Amino acid sequence: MSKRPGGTKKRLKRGLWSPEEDEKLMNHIAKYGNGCWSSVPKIAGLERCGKSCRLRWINYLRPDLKRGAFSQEEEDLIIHLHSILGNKWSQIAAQLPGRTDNEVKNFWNSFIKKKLRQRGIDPATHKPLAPAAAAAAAAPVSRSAVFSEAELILSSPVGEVGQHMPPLVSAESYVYSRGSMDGAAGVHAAVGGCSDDGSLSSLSGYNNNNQTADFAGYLDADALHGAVIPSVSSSSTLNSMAGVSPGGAANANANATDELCCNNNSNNHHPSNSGSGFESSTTQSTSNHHLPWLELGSISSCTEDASGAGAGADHYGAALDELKWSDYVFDGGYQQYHQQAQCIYGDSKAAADAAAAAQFDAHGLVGINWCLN
DNA sequence: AACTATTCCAACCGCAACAAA
DNA sequence: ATTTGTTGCGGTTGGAATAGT
Repeated sequence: MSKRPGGTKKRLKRGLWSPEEDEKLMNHIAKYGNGCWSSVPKIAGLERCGKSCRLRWINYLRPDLKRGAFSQEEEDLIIHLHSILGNKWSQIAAQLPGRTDNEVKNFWNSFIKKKLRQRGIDPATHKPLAPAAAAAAAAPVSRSAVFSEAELILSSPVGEVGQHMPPLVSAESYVYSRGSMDGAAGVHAAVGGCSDDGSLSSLSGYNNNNQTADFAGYLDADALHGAVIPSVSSSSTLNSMAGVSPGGAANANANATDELCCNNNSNNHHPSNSGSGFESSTTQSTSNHHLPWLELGSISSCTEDASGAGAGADHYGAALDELKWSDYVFDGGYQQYHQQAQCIYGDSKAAADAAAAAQFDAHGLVGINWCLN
């Protein structure tokens, strides 16, 4: 699959990765950790550019990737987040454990977009299409999960919304309502920092990486205390996985990751099983709530306690426990690398890399950290 | 069975941001 | 202050898989 002729001096391979190349890359990362991508091809003996290696790792090889179909909850969340964030795929993916920005983007472009149009909703604006266009686009849909805008706004459970969880807002309604909100409004106030480009810019700030902390704040900045559900789309994700957030967030993440480290009883690694991982786990937790992270917000916000950080963190950890991260491991030879889950490190990138290295170390592989340049 | 059209998704590209030299 | 290298992000592309004829 040669997309474009390469003009580099040494012809680099392009297109799909072979199993052999995957193995080389995996072996390299097992040995040195991930990072310093420019040197990876040389050391690993790959005829690829570092960028390609990085992408392959992030989007496909990483052991904590969740594979298989998107669950209804994920779909709902993507739609909602897109209504607020727009095409900020990395930020959206940051709220979807085990999903990459590329995966979310593809899912959006290939599935959700179409579905929204069928429901007469403009995927770009999340507003109803013009009547004629809507009628033309109207078609029976298989399930009720494609929302009208109002449904989008109120995708959290009845009761919880009214009591503890302010209704989620569409980008549009948020923009126009933000001025009237104050701190008491919780989520609304938190969301009030939307930047001009549609991203959320001044939310909790608990995490040293805004793009992941932002929406945690949106969900309920006070309640979540910066606890961010990690994605796999970037190293910043690992930051949050590693518990780099100051204050209460550290505890939250510590609890969460602690749980993760102990959760090794995955019983479903098959990527074709759409019910694995996230979906099945949320099923477990949906006796009370719709979306686990919304649940977190609502639960901890119930405490209304200045020391709620701990409570929120506990809930967060417990909920993450239910997420069964070990389910994200996909089958095949790489599973061996990840039956130990994430561990906790205290510092952003180094932590992320150390975490990655530690995974391999746990299996008797050399856990040397990388990038000594 | 053969061909064509469509869909899905892995991978690539260009750009921006950031850090180090 | 400037240059260089690295990383991350979003948009786009093209091939494989699938559906339709």
